[in-house]
Amino acid sequence: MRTLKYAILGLLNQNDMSGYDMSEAFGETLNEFWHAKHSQIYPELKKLTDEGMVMAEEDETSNRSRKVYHITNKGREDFMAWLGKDEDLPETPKDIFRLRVFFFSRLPMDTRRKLMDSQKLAHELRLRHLESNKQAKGFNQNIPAKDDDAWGDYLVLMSAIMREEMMIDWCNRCLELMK
Amino acid sequence: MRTLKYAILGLLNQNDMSGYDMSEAFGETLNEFWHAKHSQIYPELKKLTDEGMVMAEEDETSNRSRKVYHITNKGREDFMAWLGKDEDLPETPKDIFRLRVFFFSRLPMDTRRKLMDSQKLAHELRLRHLESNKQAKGFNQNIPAKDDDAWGDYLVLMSAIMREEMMIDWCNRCLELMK
DNA sequence: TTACTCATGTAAAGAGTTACATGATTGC
DNA sequence: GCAATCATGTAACTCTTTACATGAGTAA
Repeated sequence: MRTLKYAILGLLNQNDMSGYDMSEAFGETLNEFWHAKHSQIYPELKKLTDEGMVMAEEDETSNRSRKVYHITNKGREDFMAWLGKDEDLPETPKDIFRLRVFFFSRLPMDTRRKLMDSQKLAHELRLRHLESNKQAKGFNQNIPAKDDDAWGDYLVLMSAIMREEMMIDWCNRCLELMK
Repeated sequence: MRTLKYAILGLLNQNDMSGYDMSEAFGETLNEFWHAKHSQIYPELKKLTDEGMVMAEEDETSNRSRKVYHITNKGREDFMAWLGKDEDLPETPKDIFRLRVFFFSRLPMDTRRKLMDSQKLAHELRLRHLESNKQAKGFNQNIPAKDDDAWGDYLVLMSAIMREEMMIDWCNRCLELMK
């Protein structure tokens, strides 16, 4: 499926950037739903260059040695074809914690509670982090325009917040049942 | 991390079963949060046998040639140590659709709407499927006892339902914003 | 000068999917 | 007889992570 390819092309379709910049993008906004290590990004950029999807040039403005990539017309066409394509839902993503919960009946009640409390706390921290991101991006004041690149960012951030709220809600219900 | 190992040990800790039975378990209840193809299960069972975690015997009661596995004491100890261990939250799982939404501003509005409608429908179908599972397992009538293996099944099914409801909710909010 | 960040790469191993391959049993 | 299901396995490939490796600039 080469999804990383499209994640990279999508970023380059918004702005020219280096492999390092992409690692950072995958560590910030996009992080909630996609990520990749630099050891995966650099080889993929090389491959995309060979395929004529992107082009690199040395960044002369920087005093560090960095390669800035930009998307080609071919790359843009390929990306846009992918972007508008309606795909089947993939299998639900794997979740180690919920796998653990599936086997919970074998644990003493206080251990179950401890694990569930810890899980809840972790999601609360994540939620707070997302809320502060939302604040920092000004999404609390105004929603981005529909043709602004930040619009997708907004929807995805909203989704991440809803997911964390749901997880906390579930933890609470489970803790209720453990009383 | 060898999570598949623990998924298998967990299943064998509940009941003796064959590799084929495990594929089926991964396709039913557990499917919402873990799954594996037979091509991954059989080699793992072989490895676990070599490690002394499980033991196989020919099923004489069946007129088909099947190997039934059971967990050893060593396997059970290893599984229980894993089960009670509090691990850090992993990175959020990748989600192709939300990656797509991140780049939505580049698509015409009717395409965005079409993709979002289709996504919503897919989650509605999944939710209905989960609700009928819940009904079939009798979880609407009574909640399993805390020491029953079905207890974990119940919590995990509840979580899957909440996830699908959240996704539908998010789709609705996005569609609202696209008006 | 030392630690940190920026910046780019490769190698090896592990996890997971798809395809290849076989054979017996059951129900129509 | 034929299709579907039961049942087990291997091979090749893709995707992802961890570890190895290097070097230059920046700030204390």
